[in-house]
Amino acid sequence: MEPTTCLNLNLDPSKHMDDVLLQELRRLSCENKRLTHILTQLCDNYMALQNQLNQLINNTDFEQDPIESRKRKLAHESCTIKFNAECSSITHKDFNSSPKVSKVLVKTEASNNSLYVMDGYQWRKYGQKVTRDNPSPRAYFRCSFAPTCPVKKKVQRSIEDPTILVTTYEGEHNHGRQQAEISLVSKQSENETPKAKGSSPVSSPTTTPTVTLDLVNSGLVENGQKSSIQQFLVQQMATSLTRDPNFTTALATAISGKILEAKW
DNA sequence: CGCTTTTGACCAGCGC
DNA sequence: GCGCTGGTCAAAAGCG
Repeated sequence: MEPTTCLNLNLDPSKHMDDVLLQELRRLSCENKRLTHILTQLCDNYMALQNQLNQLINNTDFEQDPIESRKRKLAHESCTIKFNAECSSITHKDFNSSPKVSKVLVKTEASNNSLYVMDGYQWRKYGQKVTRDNPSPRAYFRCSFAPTCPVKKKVQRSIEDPTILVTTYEGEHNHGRQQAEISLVSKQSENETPKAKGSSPVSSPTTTPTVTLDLVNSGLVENGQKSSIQQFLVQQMATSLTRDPNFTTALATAISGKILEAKW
């Protein structure tokens, strides 16, 4: 029986597939351009707001304690510089900055006040400190394979948004991951820290990963960390797509179409 | 008992 | 030289 849904029966199947792939490529390219444009606009808007805030702070500084205002101004300026660097790394994909230090922002649930970030590697905490510019403590971690593996990381909540964990990685892993599953943030609270003795930082399989956005090194990070993040992003994309009913429907249609096509 | 986390002490770098 | 700050050490405590 002649299928009515297929219009290109007489065409070379491989050529047809090439056309489809080309169209898809063009569509994705357009989508990419659109998203880049949106991101640029967001950065511009942020900068405009930042300038307004600058003006407000400058105006109020005259009425305040000069030392305190200077401190705030310095902190504010460093924040601005940091964000600018982040924006530029997003929009310009600067892969050349600081080869071994990378920064990853991890969004957590508001109720989750843990400083444990699940990134597929095993870490050992060796210190915690409250820093001057941020009331939330900063946790210091070393790779469990130290001293063989020299990688360290610092985790601290963002001062602007406490639901965001700022993770700074130093160095590169010289070994593979310990866990195949990458989950982002443990569900443990600050008080219920990971269990000792061979405890793995991996959260339970039922744990739903919190959406994570790496705003910093879109370049993103170097080597080991870069591949970690890339792997994670791929997983995130896969998860998002599989949760999308439209995508699953389209996928089912495409697969069934291919099966029928193979039968003919 | 062995491994990990916690946390106060210590150290080094920096600015004044 | 002194004080501040960030980073690290190491003893104590917790846990299985």
